[in-house]
Amino acid sequence: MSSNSNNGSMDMSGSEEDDQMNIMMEDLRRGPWTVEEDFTLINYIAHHGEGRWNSLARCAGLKRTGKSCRLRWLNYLRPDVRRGNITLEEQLLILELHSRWGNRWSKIAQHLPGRTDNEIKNYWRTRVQKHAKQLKCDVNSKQFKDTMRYLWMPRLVERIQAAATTTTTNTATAATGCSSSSTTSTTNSYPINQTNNNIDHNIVTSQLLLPQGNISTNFGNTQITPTYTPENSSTTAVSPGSELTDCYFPNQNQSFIQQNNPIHGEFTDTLISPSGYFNPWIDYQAMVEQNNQWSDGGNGGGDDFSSDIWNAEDIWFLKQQFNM
DNA sequence: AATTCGATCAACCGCTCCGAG
DNA sequence: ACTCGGAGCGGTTGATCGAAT
Repeated sequence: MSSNSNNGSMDMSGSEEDDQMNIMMEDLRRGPWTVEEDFTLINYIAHHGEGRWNSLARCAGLKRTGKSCRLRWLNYLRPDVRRGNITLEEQLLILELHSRWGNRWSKIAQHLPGRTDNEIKNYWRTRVQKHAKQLKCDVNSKQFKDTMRYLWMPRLVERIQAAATTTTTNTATAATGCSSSSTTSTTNSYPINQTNNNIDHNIVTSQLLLPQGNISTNFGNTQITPTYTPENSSTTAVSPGSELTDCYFPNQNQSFIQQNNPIHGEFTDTLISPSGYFNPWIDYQAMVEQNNQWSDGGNGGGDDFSSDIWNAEDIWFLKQQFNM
């Protein structure tokens, strides 16, 4: 695959010009950026500013395409780029915004200050899409979206609230009953900043989960940003064993079902789909079906993911809550 | 200890949009 | 109205690293 295959329409006639172009193409560097290149780019932008990336690349003496320079700057070198863990609040926001806008990563990224579209896209693909795949349903299917909106998101809110009320370090796990055994993090099990968390969790809950889904831009711009500190932006990424895996219906955590059931729950409104298409019975059937598949499937009793979520106890709770 | 496997993320690619000429 | 180049976006790839075997 040619690195410049999109130049097919370029009208370059004559072997001399072709040779010149070939030389230019050969000169272009690709792959990971070196420290020197980073320094050159930072230095140049500091003096001349952003924009006109192609000429910038040339003038700076970088043997890179303008595109490559732009990407490196926006996704990595930009001083306000925020690296490290994606917090629970950010995850919640991503889920909410994606449910509204779909794969409009840059638009979603605008509501997560310091986060890049690339980072959000990667998060979505590695975490969310992975689970859709494991659930054997399309990530764009109603079923999956409903699961996200009416199960995962309330669950995230619960965890955010739990984290907010738990001021001692590293106790979110105990508070929510979620296992952190699968986490690979060497620091806290949860990326949320527990000691310096000034997010208004009531705002998060009430604004994000209203059926109308009115999201305050303040949430994105103001509520999240101040929570960022170097401490919570450690090198560890989002724990793979968190958020979307072991906490849909965590074992021992009956309160989740109770809180979220359409009759008793505080998320009553959120569980009744605005469009009315969220049918607990249908989902229950799907869950049972999936559970059966996983239990006796070719994976030798189901994978970790499925067994975490839909064990017999969970099914029983669902049955109870939905009067089946 | 060596190998395999899966997760993550930086970087690239192709496409579309938009504004200038 | 049309062309062209720059910019941006979403999808995809591949290198790397840690966990599991």
